[in-house]
Amino acid sequence: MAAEIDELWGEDLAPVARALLSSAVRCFAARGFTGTTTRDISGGAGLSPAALYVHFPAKEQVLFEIARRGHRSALAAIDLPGCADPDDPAGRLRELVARFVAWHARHHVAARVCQYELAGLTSEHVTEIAAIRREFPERFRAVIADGVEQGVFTPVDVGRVVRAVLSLGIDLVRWYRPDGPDSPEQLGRFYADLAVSMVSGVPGPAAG
Amino acid sequence: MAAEIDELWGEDLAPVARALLSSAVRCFAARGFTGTTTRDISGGAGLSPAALYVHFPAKEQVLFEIARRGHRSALAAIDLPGCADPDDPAGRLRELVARFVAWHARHHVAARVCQYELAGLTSEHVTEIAAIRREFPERFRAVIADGVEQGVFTPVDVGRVVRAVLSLGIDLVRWYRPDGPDSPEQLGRFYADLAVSMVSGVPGPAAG
Amino acid sequence: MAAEIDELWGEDLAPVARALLSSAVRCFAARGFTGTTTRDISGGAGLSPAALYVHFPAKEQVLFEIARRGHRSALAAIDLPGCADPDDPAGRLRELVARFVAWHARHHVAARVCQYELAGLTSEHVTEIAAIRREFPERFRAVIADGVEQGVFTPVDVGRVVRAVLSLGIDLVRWYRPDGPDSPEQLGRFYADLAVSMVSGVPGPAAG
Amino acid sequence: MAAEIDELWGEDLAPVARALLSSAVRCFAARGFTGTTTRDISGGAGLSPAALYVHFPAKEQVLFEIARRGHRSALAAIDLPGCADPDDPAGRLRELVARFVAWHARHHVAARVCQYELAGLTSEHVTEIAAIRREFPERFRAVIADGVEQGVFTPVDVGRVVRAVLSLGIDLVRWYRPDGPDSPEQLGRFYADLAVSMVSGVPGPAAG
DNA sequence: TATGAATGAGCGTTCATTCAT
DNA sequence: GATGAATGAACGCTCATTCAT
Repeated sequence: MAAEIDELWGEDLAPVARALLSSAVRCFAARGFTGTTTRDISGGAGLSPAALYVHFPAKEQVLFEIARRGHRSALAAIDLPGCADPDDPAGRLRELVARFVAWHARHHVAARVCQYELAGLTSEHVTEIAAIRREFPERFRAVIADGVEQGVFTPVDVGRVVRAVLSLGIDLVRWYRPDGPDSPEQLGRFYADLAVSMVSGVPGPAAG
Repeated sequence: MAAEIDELWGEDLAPVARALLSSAVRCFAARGFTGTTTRDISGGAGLSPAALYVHFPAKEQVLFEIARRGHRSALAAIDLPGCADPDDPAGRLRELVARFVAWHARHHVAARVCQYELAGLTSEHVTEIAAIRREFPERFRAVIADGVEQGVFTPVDVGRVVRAVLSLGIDLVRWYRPDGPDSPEQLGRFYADLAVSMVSGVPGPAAG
Repeated sequence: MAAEIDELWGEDLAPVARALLSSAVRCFAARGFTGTTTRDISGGAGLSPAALYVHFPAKEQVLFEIARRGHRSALAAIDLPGCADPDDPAGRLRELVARFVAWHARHHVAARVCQYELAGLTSEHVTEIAAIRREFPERFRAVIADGVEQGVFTPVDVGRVVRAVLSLGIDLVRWYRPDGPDSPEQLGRFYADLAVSMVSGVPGPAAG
Repeated sequence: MAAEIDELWGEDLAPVARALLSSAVRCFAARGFTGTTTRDISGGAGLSPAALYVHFPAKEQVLFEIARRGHRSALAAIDLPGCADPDDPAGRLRELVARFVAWHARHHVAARVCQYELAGLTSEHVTEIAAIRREFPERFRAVIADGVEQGVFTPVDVGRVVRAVLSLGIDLVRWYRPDGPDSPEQLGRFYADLAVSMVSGVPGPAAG
């Protein structure tokens, strides 16, 4: 069950450390970072309270590892070599949104931690995660700006549309359930269509 | 500063109780429910730690009051008598989205608590708040289903579109800043256009 | 109900002060001095928390008033002009024990406070109450020593017998219930007989 | 000092847990259950406030352990194989009273907690302790009823006499001091004689 | 006289973390 | 590597008491 969580940790970590991270993800997602005790985490991995400190120097470091590896995994997912024609902005946007959304749906538990629990990080670690996070709007901006430039997309406010598309992908971690009607890929395709519609319609009547 | 928060509390509460709720909103939004101490709340209102308990029986009740009054305020905001022509689904959808988004932007601090901190409630209170929350998708569903039925909107998957529109309005509490480029109303109009475009475009190629 | 408690307070106290003392007696007896809050006391008299301080300067003073008036009442009860023949030590002992026991049974709620809650007093007040308490063994000692001297009683160890008789009268506050089989007077007569038997039998085989 | 307290805890408890129980006994006896703080208990054992919770889940459980082990110890003390001739009710009563009294005198500090602080227990624990407590009057009733039946004792009201004998043994925890004139065994022998005299004298004149 | 609001001190308990084993 | 015991620093909450009204 919930094998998706374990996929996020690399082979560089000891199995026990990976089990602790997986337990922590489940705890943080369910009760939040401050609402989770170190006993919850180690207990969820079948270990004693002190065991956590054999593998991580502090609770905050556990969150940081989750955030770092989670964000890298998401970035890698959207940066996979694409199948779309580079000269087809709509196809590229569709692929990008589908991947972004599918990753968040598949990893909705870990993603909830990555999106909502960063306040538990030290400011140094926030900075480090923020550097990765900046890449996501960048990817969307590139594709959309391309399409607008080529005249394929409506001349939208790129920043606003990027925010909207990101919101669709992120907010689903709040409500997505794997036993619901949509698989991660189905939801990805649906949101991909919505994204394209956002840059295809006639511009709205003087928004702003 | 942050006078929007105080707007949420009715005249039935003593001024000190309102000040405590406002302080609690700021604390919960910044550090989460479990990350906030009762001393934070009372201190934020310029009171001693024990003062909180003169006005509220427990920290959880403070959260509940915020959630209850916050949700009611949001519902009242979208249920205001409309200016849109009842026979114009697009106009009605635009108005509904604009109001929903503008409320969340204007009250982004309190809204963050209403959207992300409900895990701190007792299960009884969760049930009570959930009853109010169910009204929001209902409002969107009614308008969109109407438009689809009348043939004005594309025959979209209503449930999915409702989720997407709600996500746009909700996720903005994560990133909206009042000193950013958009006023609550501007953002509302922009998202209203996006919502209309979601139900107006040609249906995507076999999504799902 | 429990009108016996009200009998203990003199006319010198305002009715509200008497009601507070009665409430305090019930609370202290049920939950102990430290286990009782000032809110319990004032609430039990139908008053607000602050009302207690209109009539008493502190919670400890309430206990002190109870202890002082309670002990004086008990002493007055055994010091009532006697009906027994002064030359009949057995009759005098019987009367003394009967009165002591009956008072403790009738006032078992207040007596529980007087016997078990004195640790809540300041040391000054302990001294003051101890002065009254010394009178009780004194009364018993006088009668028993008299009987022994006159050769009417067995030559018992007076101090030990006094302790035993006091114990009988005091310990009943732990278990006496007014709806039990014995009225205060019946119990008094029974214990009076026991006391007489203690000083009448053949001395035990080398006790001590 | 006060090595008698430590005798009450079995070998099944860790030494630190036993030290905490001993400290708690001293605190509860001196200041009552509600008057004792958990810091008093752990501090009395030379430990930090949090240490108590390594060994006991709550302050109430500490009281319960004391009450359970104390009552069992007292019951075991009177249930020791007897030296008295089974056909000699007076001898058996003497032995029973002597043991009951000596236990309470020797363990007067713990006994004070067992006799006066049970109000601090949860109702479940009260029930559990009450089941043990019922055995004590049962033991006395058996012997006295036996003597009355055999015609060796005066035909007394057995229930009343049992109450009186128990009161002698219990009330001494209120006043007994080990540096007083009587050793626990001396006091036991004296009270044994008193008990026998209670069932040996001529019945009092119409008590009740 | 009576009270609602307020508070400093403290209570039972929890928690992240340490350390000897 | 793993743990049971221990702890300093809180935390949510309560309490005796005060005071303006």
